[in-house]
Amino acid sequence: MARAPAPKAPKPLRKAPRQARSEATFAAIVEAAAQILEREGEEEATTARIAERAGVSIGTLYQYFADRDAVLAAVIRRDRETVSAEIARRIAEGDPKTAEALVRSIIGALLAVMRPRRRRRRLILLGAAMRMQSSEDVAATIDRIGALIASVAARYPTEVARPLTPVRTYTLTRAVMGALRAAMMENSRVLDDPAFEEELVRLALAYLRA
Amino acid sequence: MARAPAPKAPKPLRKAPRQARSEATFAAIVEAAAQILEREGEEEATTARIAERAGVSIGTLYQYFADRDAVLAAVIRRDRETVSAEIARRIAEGDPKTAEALVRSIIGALLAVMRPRRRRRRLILLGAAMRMQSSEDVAATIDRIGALIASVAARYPTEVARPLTPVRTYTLTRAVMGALRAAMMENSRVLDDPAFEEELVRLALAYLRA
Amino acid sequence: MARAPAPKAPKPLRKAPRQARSEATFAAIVEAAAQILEREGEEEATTARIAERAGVSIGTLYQYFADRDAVLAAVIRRDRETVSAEIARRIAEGDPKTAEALVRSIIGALLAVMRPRRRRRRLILLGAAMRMQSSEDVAATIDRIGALIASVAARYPTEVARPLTPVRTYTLTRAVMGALRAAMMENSRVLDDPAFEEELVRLALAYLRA
Amino acid sequence: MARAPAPKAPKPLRKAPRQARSEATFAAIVEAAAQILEREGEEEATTARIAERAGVSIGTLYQYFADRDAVLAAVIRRDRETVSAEIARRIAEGDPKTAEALVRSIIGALLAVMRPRRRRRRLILLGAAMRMQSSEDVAATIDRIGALIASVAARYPTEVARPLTPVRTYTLTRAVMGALRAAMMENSRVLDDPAFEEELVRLALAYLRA
DNA sequence: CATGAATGAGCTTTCATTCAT
DNA sequence: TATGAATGAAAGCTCATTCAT
Repeated sequence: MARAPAPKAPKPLRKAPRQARSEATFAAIVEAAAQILEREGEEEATTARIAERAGVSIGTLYQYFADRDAVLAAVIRRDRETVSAEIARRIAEGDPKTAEALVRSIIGALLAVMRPRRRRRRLILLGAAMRMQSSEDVAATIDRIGALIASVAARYPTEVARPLTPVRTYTLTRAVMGALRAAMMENSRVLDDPAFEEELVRLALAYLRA
Repeated sequence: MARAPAPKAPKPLRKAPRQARSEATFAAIVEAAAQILEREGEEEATTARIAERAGVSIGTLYQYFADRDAVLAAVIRRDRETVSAEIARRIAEGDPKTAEALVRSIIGALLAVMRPRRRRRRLILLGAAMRMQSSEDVAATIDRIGALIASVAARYPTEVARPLTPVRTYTLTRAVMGALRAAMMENSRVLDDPAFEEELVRLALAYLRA
Repeated sequence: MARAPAPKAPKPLRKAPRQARSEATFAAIVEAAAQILEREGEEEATTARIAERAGVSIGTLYQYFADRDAVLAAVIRRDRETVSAEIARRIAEGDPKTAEALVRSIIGALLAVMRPRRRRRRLILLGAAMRMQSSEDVAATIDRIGALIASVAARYPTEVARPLTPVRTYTLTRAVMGALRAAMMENSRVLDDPAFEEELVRLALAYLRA
Repeated sequence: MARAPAPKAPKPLRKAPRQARSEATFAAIVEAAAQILEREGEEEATTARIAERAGVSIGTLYQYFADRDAVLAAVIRRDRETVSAEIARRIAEGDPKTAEALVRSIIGALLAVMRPRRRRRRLILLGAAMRMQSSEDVAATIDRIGALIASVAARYPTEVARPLTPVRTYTLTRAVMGALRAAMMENSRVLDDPAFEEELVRLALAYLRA
């Protein structure tokens, strides 16, 4: 396996899927890769296996993706987009009016989207993501949540003790995400324990008010 | 590369290194692997390169380790032991008398041992560790710290608002470790910012007192 | 790449290009192939790249050529025809009246047509030509020049010492062409040196008179 | 086949063959490659076929050669060395005392070593050599012969009409080699015709005396 | 006639592992 | 015990070619 030792600049897709058939093929490949990654691990996600499960030939796979990593990158991207959209949807739906309500919304949303993506998949996707320069992307995603918190918190100054400096926002977002990530990685039972959710909320609020 | 498709049950070492020479060879191999892993990435850590840098033949390597993963596992174990020992040493040295002092000791120790092990290495070791079912070990290590906090906190009940249930300990330890881990992974500048250390302490104390 | 392992009997063209549009398409494909061959080398001359540069689909290419080698063969043929025509034109133009004048005409013409086709292209076309049994064709082309020399030389018997037997004609033509070919292959500076042209003429005349 | 589009800088050998066994393996691979090249053409000379015919595994081949082209380069080098040595041997043996005797020696030697290497092999080796920047090497080899002629001719000034300038030497050597090469490429019967050898000598002498 | 998505045989190369010396 | 030459399964990827639309 001649994979990127140093993080690779992601190659562009071979061809933009234009026609309906193309789009379906593209999606089938991404889905196949996601399934194998999730169920069998990264080592098993060979280009041959992915193509086979997608029901296309290996040549077709390479007509849509420049190389193996491009396929994995597409899976990661799709996953991230799904999660982001879900979080945004839930927050919009809840329309939180206080810092506490916002924190509850976000943490609830995070737990909700992550619960079904237990250990194996996350673990693998994270590992793959790491190899690909993309921890910056991950950070950016988290920072967007941080900005959200900061902006809303600004509207409820009474609930925030000290000003939300960048370092404080960083600490807060990474602490919450880190606890969630650990629970996923360890496939911990706490993921399904309402008390865990409650404690995460308390943690965030206690810190905001400290 | 026929590497662990499904998580492997770790094979036992080929031989327990008894004699002095054996022990030195064993250590040389682990050190060589650690260096390559850290400086050049996992892809470069082939058995041949490891043996070469260790100054032994490939055959000798296989006399000390059952397979390639056994070498990586040894590196991970050595790394973890180093970190644990360092933390214990610092706490004993500081002999903290309050929950706050304890928290400061632990967080200070964690930052101190992690700062020099920036992104590259961590990332790689974590990735390798993941592939090897060993996140249980990681969890165990963190839980030992949790137990430490719980036991010491029990001695200063006035500083802890609500009882330190397992879920609370879990949340606390994973939040702090997660924030640290994220800073490392993102190779964030906050790692060197004293304000970050201060905020981590505040986070822990705020939560304990909440 | 399932290219000619044993020299292939050249497949006939799929269709004789009759109509104007067809002819233009055919020519566009040959021209595209020639350009890629010349500028980027044989490796780059894939059917896909050729079709793309020709502005047709890969399917269309296969409607005009039986296979990839048929395209290359067409390029080689076109190239040879161009060279032959140019030489004939120059000789007719000069209307040489002595053996020396004829030799000068031919050598001047050869140098003139070859100068712009330096190393890269020649090398590639020759390599491709070799693979295709076609050195017979090359020989035939050269022999035509030989016949030309023999016939004209027959008109100036006083300038030729010994009778121009087939072996002598063979030696003469191959020596001159070989020197030219070498200069091209080595991309030698002598190609632009008038002294080289003069020496080739001397070589031919000295041999004819010996 | 991802072969060198632009001429490649030849990679060094993987390991210098030290031990007797190694040397035998190395030689077996080169010999196997030479045979396949000669009998079946370059397309058939895949790494797998070469290793198979050499009676070693594909892995072993790659322990001695950095890549496929390195194997072909070794074949070419071996071939060239064989030819050079043979020519040198024959000249030394004949100990020519006149320019004519020297010319006869050289041309005789060239014909003798080339006769058994007819078309196929030459053709293929030349094609392969071209792809590898090595026409400079070929030129260098020929130039060594040129230098030989020049130096010896300097000793017999009466036999040389005009001074042997670089351009003249170039013209002479390339013309003779070119005629020989053509005969090989075309697999011409003249190769076995003593008259051809005689005419080549005449050509060279006539030119030297012109 | 033109298109281009799909095909898949087959290539080069890597590297963990074995075992005769 | 140490060595390192040899192994070979298996991976990523290319590209000539076909054929349904």
